Amino acid sequence: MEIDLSDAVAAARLLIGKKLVHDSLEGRTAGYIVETEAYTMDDPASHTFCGKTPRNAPMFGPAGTIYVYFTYGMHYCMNIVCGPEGYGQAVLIRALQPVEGIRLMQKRRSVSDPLRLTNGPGKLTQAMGIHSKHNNTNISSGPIRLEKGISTSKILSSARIGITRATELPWRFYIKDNAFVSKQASSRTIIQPE
DNA sequence: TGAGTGATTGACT
DNA sequence: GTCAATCACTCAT
Repeated sequence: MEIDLSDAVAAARLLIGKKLVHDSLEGRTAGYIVETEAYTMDDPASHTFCGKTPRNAPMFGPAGTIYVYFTYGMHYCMNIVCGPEGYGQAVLIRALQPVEGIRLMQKRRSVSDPLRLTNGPGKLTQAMGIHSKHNNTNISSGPIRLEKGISTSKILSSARIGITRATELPWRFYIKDNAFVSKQASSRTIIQPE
């Protein structure tokens, strides 16, 4: 799966519709990416804004590195690192549309409603079985990969969610009207020209 | 060494 | 609508 990860904001848009696959010992789970957010080093909301630390070091790795971090004491979030090595930008995967291994996702999440399996950054990592041991692995060599997905023209952007800094940047991308997006369109939504 | 914070979620009012 | 859960990290003693 070739994808241009040289720029996080552009990559966040390119990743919409791609298929995220995880082959684990329990089985395979996969889903289409329906919502992403971009974070760069110039971005006050990014973990890398204040420089490199042991926690965010994977974000300074080569493009395609997977950065999994633990937050709020109980949730993992998954990012795909972008840009040149040493720069520190990434795309947060916020929501998926389940495609394969839905029964395994339901078991991992203890939830049966497919709409609620992967419609949030903490939910999708749980459903896909992604946690800290996958931190600093790479999408081209590890058990987590990207595959060709669906093409969609209905991509919107909006302000990002759940952050307190740089909330004005429209660096959240999602598929219009998709039922698996974590939060539906707000009044700040902007339509992206093709 | 300890307080404050957070790219969240789910339970409860 | 509010709020607790709970931990890695940062920053200030």
